[in-house]
Amino acid sequence: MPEQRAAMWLMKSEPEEFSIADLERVGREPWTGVRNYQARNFMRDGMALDDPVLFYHSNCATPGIAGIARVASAPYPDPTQFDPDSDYFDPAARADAPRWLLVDIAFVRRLRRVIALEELRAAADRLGDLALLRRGNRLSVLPVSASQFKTILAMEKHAP
DNA sequence: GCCAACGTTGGC
DNA sequence: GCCAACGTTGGC
Repeated sequence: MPEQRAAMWLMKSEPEEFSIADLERVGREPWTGVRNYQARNFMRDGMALDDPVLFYHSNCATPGIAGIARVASAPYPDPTQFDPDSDYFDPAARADAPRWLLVDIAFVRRLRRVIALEELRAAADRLGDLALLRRGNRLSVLPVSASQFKTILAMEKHAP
């Protein structure tokens, strides 16, 4: 039996660093700077071209889902790990054995309104075990099931 | 391999 | 700015 692939994702970004508006402006962005192995593994092993992504704004006044993106490349080495001038430089990374892989993310659309974390918590019974809502979770790349994705997008149409 | 110390994330 | 939660580091 083939292994089940998550197929849909949530990716966090601090809007002061890179917001959904920034993604809309550039159209496509290499998702540099992920330095957590579990998050890397999701990008390296789990993602496929065109997988849908919920674009989440973190560490801001109203944390929540702000837009939709999609996976726009196969995984490849994060170039910032080799750049001594980058905040994400990793002296242990070797060109012939890159430690950090990333994918490109492409803009799809903004949501009509931000679906706040608070609202997602309130809908926890309908969402089931959403990785984002697990206690103490800090992962910046998370799997989302198809039914969770659908439930979240349906929330967009209603007032919070 | 254990685990204390430390650094980071991210909501509040 | 606070601090809980968690991942990583490094001495032993």
